[in-house]
Amino acid sequence: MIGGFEQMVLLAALRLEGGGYAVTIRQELQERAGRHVARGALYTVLERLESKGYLSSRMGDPSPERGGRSRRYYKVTTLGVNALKDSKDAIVGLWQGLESVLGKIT
Amino acid sequence: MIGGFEQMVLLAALRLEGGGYAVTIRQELQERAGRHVARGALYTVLERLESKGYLSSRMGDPSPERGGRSRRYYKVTTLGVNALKDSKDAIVGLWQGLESVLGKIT
DNA sequence: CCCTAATGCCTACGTTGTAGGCAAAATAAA
DNA sequence: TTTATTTTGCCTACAACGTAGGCATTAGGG
Repeated sequence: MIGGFEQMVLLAALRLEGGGYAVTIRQELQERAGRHVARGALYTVLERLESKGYLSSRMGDPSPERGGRSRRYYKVTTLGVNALKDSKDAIVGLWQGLESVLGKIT
Repeated sequence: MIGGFEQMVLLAALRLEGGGYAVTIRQELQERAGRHVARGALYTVLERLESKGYLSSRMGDPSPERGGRSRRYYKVTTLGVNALKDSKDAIVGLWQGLESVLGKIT
C-alpha cells in the first residue's frame, strides 16, 4: 500500500510527464496542494518511490545557468500509475455519498 | 497534517454517523475501500485520532448477545470534518485534469 | 581562483501504519 | 454455579512513511 504523501508526489510527477525534477515537483505540491515540503524530505520520498518501482529516473545534462547542475528527472512507471489508481479507487469508495453527511454537520 | 489511513478511518466513522464502533468501521473499510486491517491496528488508529481531537467516543450499553461486551462508539468531531475537507482539497487539486494523462499511459 | 547559486544526497528522528496476543465482559452450556 | 465460548477492547512492539537540516557537488560570474 502506498502512503498519502507518496501519492501526492507521484501525482505531481505524473502531471509533469517525465519532465519534472525535485524543484518543479516541489513547486507543484506547493501550488496545487498547498503543501510545503522541505527539499531534503522530498528527495527521500523520491528515492523510496523509485526503489519501490513506482518512479524511474534519469540524469539530464547540465543546464546553461548559473549553478545549473545536472537534474534528476522522474517519470511515473506503469506500476506507479496502477498504485495511483488503486489508492484513488479506495478513497473514492469511502467518499461516495458523503458530501451530504458532511453538509449536515457543517 | 492527517495521514492517509487515518483519513480512511475518519471517513468510515463519518459514514456511520456516530453509530460505528471498531467492528463496523472495520467492515466499512473492507467493503468500501477493499482494505483489510487487523483489529489491533484499527484500535491504535482510533485511539490516536481521538487524542488528536478528530474523533470522540462513548461507551455503549452491553448488547444482549453472546459475548455482547460494551462497545465504544466513535463520532467525528468538527475538527475531524475540517481535517477531512483539507485533505480532500489537497488531493483533488493534484488529481485535477490528470485523468487524461492517466489514460495516455495506460 | 574564489564566490555564489542550483541541485543532489546523507543522516537522523518524529509520526503513522500494522499486527499479534492478552484481558475483560457478557451469554450459553454443563 | 462453574466452565466454555464469543465479542470486543486494549497493550506492546516494530515496520514503514513523513520531515527536515546540513553537507557535498557542479556549474557560471567576477
